[in-house]
Amino acid sequence: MIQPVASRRHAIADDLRNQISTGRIAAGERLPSESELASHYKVSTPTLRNALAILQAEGLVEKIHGKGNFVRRRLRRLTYVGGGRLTDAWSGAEEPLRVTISATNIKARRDLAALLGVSARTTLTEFVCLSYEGNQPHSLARIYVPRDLAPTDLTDGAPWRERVEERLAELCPPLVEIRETVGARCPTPEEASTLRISSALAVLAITRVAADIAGRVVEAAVLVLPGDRADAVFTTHHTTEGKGKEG
Amino acid sequence: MIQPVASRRHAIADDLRNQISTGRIAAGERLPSESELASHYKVSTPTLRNALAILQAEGLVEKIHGKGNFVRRRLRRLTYVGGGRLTDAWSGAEEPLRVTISATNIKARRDLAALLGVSARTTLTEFVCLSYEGNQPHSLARIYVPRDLAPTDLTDGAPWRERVEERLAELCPPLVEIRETVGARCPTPEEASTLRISSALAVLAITRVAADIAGRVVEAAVLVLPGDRADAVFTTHHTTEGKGKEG
DNA sequence: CAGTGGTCTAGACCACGAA
DNA sequence: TCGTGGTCTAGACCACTGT
Repeated sequence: MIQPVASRRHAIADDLRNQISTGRIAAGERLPSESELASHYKVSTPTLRNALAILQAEGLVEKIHGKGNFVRRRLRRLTYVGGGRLTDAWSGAEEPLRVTISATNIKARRDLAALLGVSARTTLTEFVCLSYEGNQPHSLARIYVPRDLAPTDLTDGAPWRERVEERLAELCPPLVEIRETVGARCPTPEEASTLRISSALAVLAITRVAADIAGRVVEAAVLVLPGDRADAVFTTHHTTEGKGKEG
Repeated sequence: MIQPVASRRHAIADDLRNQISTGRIAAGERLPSESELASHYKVSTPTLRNALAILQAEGLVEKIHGKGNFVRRRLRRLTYVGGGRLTDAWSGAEEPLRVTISATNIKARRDLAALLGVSARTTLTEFVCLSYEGNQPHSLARIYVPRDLAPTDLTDGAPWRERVEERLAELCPPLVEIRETVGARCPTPEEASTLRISSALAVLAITRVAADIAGRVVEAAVLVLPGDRADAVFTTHHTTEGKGKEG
């Protein structure tokens, strides 16, 4: 046995979770106010808030200060496919998400310089890509490219355009190595507010470095995929002695 | 600006975090009791506990009921290398961690049956591998193998033995496909207590499915790697038109 | 302005661990 | 038993959102 009598907050969270998953409280709808819920469940406000915190960490509820607690609309679960060409790195999406992209030129910070194998303070073009499903931010990518490789028609802040990556890929020499480092962490405060997620929701952080045939790093990307709506899959094919790969 | 004046709990967490990272509070040491800390910082107990919760979620502090709060010994950061042969899937470790393994035969649950491509209720051998760095649990793996493929000398609960996977690999026909699905989530309560981590610390969950040359799934594994001490890296080599792979 | 969530207080009582 | 953390209360005050 795990809990002979679950704590109050878990009992309340379970009850609300049930009401949400059975549709008794519809997606997008506002929950009763915290004080109403507290008196309904006969608990104090902190206890009720703890219960809601559980649901927030699960990505089921979104709090908006001054407005209330809202049942999050179920976001499509995406699968990031690793190692593929950039153009098909996202699949499993019935239709592509809407993406906003902003591009700026920045000086490489130490960490970026190390990733790209350039000296610090080199000028890079940074693409910040925010994908949306409806009005809801879905996931976030920051892509860094040496300025001389960046497509110039994207560098001046075109607001939202589909599939930049496709265009980037056209311009790159053939890639020979893609290295993807995957970690799990909680979002930074900025990421949490950008993606409108609880800072307790785990995110998948993928750092992707792509090099061309000369070994030059042509792209580094930091992808932030909230764990409640994305997985990454990596497939390796070995034919007898370790070759053959399909993204 | 993000926070003009950080909340009390963040200020306290920052102060304690500083004391920990500068070594003013040594690794493994016990913090003053919560009531002492609360009076020291002139806050109430819940506020102080909120501050500690932040440090727990970062994996810096471990609470032990009835004993106190302890500064976690810094665990080695491991890199799981994807796609490789099973035998070298862990690398970056100076010396291998100590691993306890227990093996039991179970009936496949629906999810496992689907993973392994067998019918439900098929008998599987489950290996539960818990790796330790010193006395500290590091990470957790559950490996499922059809019973007829399981090495019999491991199925009767040999307590801890290094590198089961090596032995498993010897017995398997050549693998042609490894598919690794990576997600980020918070640990289940059981995982949190097994690994002695906060249930707010993000973990990397890797589901690995390996198939032999005939397409038979010979192994499914669920790895749980706490995000504060592990990454996974996947490297893909393309030679002109998409082949070549190295784990 | 009224209503909402955000933060904090000063306690109470329970459960666990070690002696 | 005692000291520890675990949970909860009842209420205060602040900050944000809408009218």
